[in-house]
Amino acid sequence: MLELAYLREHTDRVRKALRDRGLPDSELDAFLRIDAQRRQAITDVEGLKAERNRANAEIGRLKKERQDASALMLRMKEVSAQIKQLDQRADELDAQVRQWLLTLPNLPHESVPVGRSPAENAEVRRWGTPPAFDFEPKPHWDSGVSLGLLDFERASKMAGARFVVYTGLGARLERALADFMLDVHGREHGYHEVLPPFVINSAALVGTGQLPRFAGDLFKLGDTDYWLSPTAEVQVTNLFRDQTFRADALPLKFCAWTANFRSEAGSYGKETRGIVRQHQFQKVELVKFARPEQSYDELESLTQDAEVILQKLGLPYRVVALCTGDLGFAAAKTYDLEVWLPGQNTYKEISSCSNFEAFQARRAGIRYRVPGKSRSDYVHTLNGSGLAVGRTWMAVIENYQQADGSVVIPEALRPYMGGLERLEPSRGLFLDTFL
RNA sequence: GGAGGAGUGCCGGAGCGGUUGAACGGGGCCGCCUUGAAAGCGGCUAGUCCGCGAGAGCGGGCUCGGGGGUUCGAAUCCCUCCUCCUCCGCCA
Repeated sequence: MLELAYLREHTDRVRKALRDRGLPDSELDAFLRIDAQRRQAITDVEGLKAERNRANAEIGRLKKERQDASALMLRMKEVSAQIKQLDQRADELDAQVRQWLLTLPNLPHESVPVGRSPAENAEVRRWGTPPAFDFEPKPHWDSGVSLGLLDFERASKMAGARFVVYTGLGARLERALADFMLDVHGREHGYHEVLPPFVINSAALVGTGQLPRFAGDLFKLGDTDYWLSPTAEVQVTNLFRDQTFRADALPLKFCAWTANFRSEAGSYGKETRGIVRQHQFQKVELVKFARPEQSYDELESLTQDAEVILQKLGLPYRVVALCTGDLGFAAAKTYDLEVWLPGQNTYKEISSCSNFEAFQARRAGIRYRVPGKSRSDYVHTLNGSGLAVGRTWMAVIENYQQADGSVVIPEALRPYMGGLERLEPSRGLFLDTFL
């Protein structure tokens, strides 16, 4: 959410930001008119309320002195009726303004490249060398099944398309990756670990920006106010909704392992193979709360913290700065980490690290205060995947595949796999061996 | 799911419907005292919104879990929702 005063005073900058994002700016003027009406209504009703307060004090005084106050009371009855009416009008306008404001995206940071599509994203750096194979590397949806690690058929039996059952060592590898990531971020990078609910309410989703605009991307639980969380960004950021940090406590860093749920509406026929795009996936999320002057440094270090996981696992990747047209709704700036997938001959997003500046903090009411200063200010929030566990899983399977069909387990991961060094090929689905 | 109880400021804890934004205590901060500290004494100690102002600031509105109602006037009365606690049931 943008600041109203900023919107009024820098309408042109907001207009440009919308255009850079490839969005229409036609509603802006109408919005500003409604806002002007709203402020007029507030001024009017507050004048009447001030009058009422003065009269009430007078009535109290008269009663105490046993004098007649009935004339004044009668007049105030009328004033109160007026207040009620005007209040309603002000509330309506305020709701309109707020509703509209909630659908307005963040302003891109000045360092964000202007562009229309992902093609205009800017590659920032590359790490690692894609492994050379003297055979045709397989995509994980082949090897994952032939190694007896994934079972798509059984997942669709109990749930449907875009779900998977990890079986045997496949399940263990998923768990090992998550455990490894949490250990690195917790012990080496200083993040506080939390394990939040996976089911959340709409207020939390409004706070981080998924609602009201993107309800269609989410799973909602029947006729309740419960939703399945699409990312731990929601839970962890909302840990401090409507609260104020001590300035000296910032920057603060949290990490969380969660399951994430996305409806993937509108992605029919896209990336239907393998575990690239699932309705449920596990992710280790990094979230930071920072003071405004720190936040861009913190974005760099957050991105590096995520990169360390890929480096320790020996997975080649590149870092991409998203252009204005590809930038998420709430983000001011985003770096995507894209891991190399030899089986699919492409780089694929495995982490998205963003600075939201005060956009989420204003929605969620997250502030900080400098001791001695009376006025609080909004924090900057940041988050990034550190990393998407399922996508890391497939990157390991594809990058470490051998000619004989086996997969070497990266050394950093072996302590988490009971010392196992290699996943050996089996004959098809693990669970079919019991039939 | 059934039956009770409770939600007030940083914390504890008062509060006959009318100078109560809120007594009192604790904590914190500042000052006095002291070689230093403690004790003692004095003072200060919410946020947010609207308007005016270059700014320091000034004026006003709102806020006693959330929302609604009664009333000239609500922390105080009524309704409703939420959260927490106790007992029963059920469960991991």
